[in-house]
Amino acid sequence: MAKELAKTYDPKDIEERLYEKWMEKGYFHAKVNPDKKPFTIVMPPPNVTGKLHMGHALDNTMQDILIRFKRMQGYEALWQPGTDHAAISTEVKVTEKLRNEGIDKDEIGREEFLKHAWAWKEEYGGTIIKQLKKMGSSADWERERFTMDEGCSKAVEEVFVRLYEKGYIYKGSRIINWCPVCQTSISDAEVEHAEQEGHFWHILYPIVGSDEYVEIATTRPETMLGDTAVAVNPEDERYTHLIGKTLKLPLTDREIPVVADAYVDREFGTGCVKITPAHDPNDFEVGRRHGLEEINIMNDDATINEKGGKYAGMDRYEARKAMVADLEAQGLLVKVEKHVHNVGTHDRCRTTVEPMVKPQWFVKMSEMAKEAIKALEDGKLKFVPDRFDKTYLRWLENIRDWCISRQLWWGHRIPAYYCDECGEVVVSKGMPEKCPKCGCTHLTQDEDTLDTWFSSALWPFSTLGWPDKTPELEYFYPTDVLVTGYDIIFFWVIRMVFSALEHTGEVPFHHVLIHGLIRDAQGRKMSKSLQNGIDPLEVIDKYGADALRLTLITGNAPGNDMRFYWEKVEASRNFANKVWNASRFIMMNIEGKDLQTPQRSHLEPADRWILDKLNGLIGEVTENMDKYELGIAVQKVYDLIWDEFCDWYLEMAKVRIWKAEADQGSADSAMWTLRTVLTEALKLLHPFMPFITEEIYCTLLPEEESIMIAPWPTVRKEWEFPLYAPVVEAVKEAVRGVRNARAEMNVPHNKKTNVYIVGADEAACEMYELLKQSYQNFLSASEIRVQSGKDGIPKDSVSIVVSNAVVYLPLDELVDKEKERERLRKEEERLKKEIARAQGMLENPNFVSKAPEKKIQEEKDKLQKYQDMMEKVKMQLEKM
RNA sequence: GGGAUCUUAGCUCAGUUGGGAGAGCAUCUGCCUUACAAGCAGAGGGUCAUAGGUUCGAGCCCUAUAGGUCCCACCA
Repeated sequence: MAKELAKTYDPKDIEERLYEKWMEKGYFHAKVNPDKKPFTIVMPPPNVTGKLHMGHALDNTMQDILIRFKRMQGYEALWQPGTDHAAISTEVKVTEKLRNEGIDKDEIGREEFLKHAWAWKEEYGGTIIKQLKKMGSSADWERERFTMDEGCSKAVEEVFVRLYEKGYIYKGSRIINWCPVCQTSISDAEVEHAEQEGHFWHILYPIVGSDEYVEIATTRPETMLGDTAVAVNPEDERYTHLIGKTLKLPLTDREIPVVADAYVDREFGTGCVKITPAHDPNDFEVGRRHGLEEINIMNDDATINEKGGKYAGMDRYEARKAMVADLEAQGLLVKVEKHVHNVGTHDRCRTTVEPMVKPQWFVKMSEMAKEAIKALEDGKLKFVPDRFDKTYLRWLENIRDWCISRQLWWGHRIPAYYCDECGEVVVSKGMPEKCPKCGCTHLTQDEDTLDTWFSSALWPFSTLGWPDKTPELEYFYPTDVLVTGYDIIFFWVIRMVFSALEHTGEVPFHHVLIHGLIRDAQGRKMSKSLQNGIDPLEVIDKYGADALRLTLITGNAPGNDMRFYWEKVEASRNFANKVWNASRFIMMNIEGKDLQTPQRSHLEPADRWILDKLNGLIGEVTENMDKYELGIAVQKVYDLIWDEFCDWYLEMAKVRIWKAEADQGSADSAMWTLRTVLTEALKLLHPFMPFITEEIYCTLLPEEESIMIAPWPTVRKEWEFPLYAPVVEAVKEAVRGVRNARAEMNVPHNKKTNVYIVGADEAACEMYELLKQSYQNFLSASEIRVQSGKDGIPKDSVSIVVSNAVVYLPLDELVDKEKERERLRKEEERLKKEIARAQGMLENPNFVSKAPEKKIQEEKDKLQKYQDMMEKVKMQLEKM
């Protein structure tokens, strides 16, 4: 450990070294400890193949702040980390890699592919974890988990079997979202709706046994190959006569019925809707109601299959073109309109989703959704900010069954087994030895795997050992807070909540702290395609992890997006530098001194003032942290350190230290106060900027092991000095007045003058006399005289009126009478406004009768003060 | 169509229970004052989107309007 701080702050010199120290000391590790209260956060598991982006950086910084805060407060703080197998994205990446090596996934088969996938995971799985460590993340890496490790897989199997036995998981042929590129089904949550310009084709369907036609309108003519009816609204008089009639389906040799269904909107289109149960979710419902045939006309890659006659083999869009042309040739195309409509796309690959009827596994949602809604309504679960309650509730209220099977290889294979002999379905943990129905010993496991979110839904408890009743589960669960972005409430938060309620009987966490997105400087989402992403590692490399963390937290309210600016990072780094240099100054001065805590009565006004400020800060910051107001909390620490401590207190203390020979006691109490305030402020800052605070803390207090394990500051009675705030504030007012006047008169910094302070009363004189040392450094004064009258003050002086004194600066030849008069007039103007404001309020009978007494007195005091000042300003003006 | 959210200094944003509008950056002026020029001191800059309402008092609460952003939704 360095004995003194390096001359300049360089994060590279300290960050890696300190992180290693923390790891070695095992500070991040949490264990079951009945003597302490637990505090738990589970880390949203990043994709195992992922790279750190700004979203991770923000998410993890927030969690680390909370964990470090609670750890310092004496909780057994567990931050449970891990990674997600990320089914589709990993499978796509591995497939691509293999393709580049000339290997075809389908040729090598499932087993061989999985070997490659695991190898990939081993190779790249550590990357993101290493990057999270660079952020300073104090997660318990000894407990790192993976959604496909043994324990998590066991939990998945357990849950699947339980839900199946309860009837909540079922297999069925229903309409699902199919991605023709990824060649798998996807859930509703993975479909992104995007507005697209399309067309509305009006097509004639001939009525059998008549020369008449029915005109339908469609945005997807190619699906007519799968039409099995045309529907009209039963109350639509225009078409009642058609109900029950049969139509000839053009381009095919099939005939289809006209059915009546209330789903049809009479106002929209022609009022006649073609029904394609196999390729449209609404039509599917209509089809089921009317017992219509479901004709799947597409292959898995969205080309037309053999049911499509001459169009078989064509891509869905080619087929559309060809069919429209044919319809036109047959005179069945009435018109084509432009039409903007919403198209569902796969959120991973942006391919237009094809609704298809396929046998898939589903989770029945109605019952579990009810419980999840209830948990929020009962207050067991709280969103921060609470406006996300609505997002959560609306989604759950409208939830449909969750399609959980995926036609992928990378993931948890569905624990369903089919008897080769009789086809019996057996769902069990592990392959059954024989078919319970026919006794056959040949069974085949379902080929599909589970949606990646099925396993992450169990993350808060599977990582703690569930379904086993481990001590960890007992102690750390339910977890305290989940930190995540609003974009994955549907995917993950909701699914964790209903899974936890179902399987553990408890909410998985009590609070959900929601954050927004980090956008680029223009406010655009950071994306690969725009190439506008900022790499957090680049920021760390240039400015340090502490600066990045501070940037991400400052000025950001929960749930709100924020823009990324390099200037902001620079400002954060500047603050780090400020802290660094102030600390260096303090250490230079107190080096080798044995500073004892001074008696309370020996503390000087400035000491009392800053200790009182610090005390207030401790209370406020702790409260803000408890309310997850991280941005507000860090802003307050920043302001106290820079404005109050560095710009005022430190400058006040200098003179006392310089004149130590004259008054050692005063110098000592100043040095003690400097050290004390710095130490406590560093603790408050530590969760936000862990590295720099650790480096300074350990250098300042060599006997201390780490700031990480230092107790979080608490409000102390002995630091309360409520009477001293106004005293020092009055001095600051005088100092500002002098600085202001000198600046306006263009007095150069090195031009020293005498300063005469005429106190408004005896108490004021005493105060200025007593605090002389504290403020003389600010005034560029050759000599300061505090007096009750105006004896000996040169005529050509600038006079500065403050609330409890008039300060005179004899500036001789420098005084520009005109300028001085102008300055006083400005002051007069300002006071006039203040007086008018206070008078206005006090003359309002409603205010006086209804406002609280305290408020009224405040206004009276102010009025008095301003009137006194006004009087003095007027006197000065008269004399000129 | 439903919902959420935003509109505050030139820019980006804070503003915790309603009680004299804040920060960072940018601009202007003066300073290398023995911790820090990644700094110090000073200055300018705002009818808090608009219109109503509640209140002694509104940036904050309520209603409406305008504009922006986002989410959800089966209108073929």
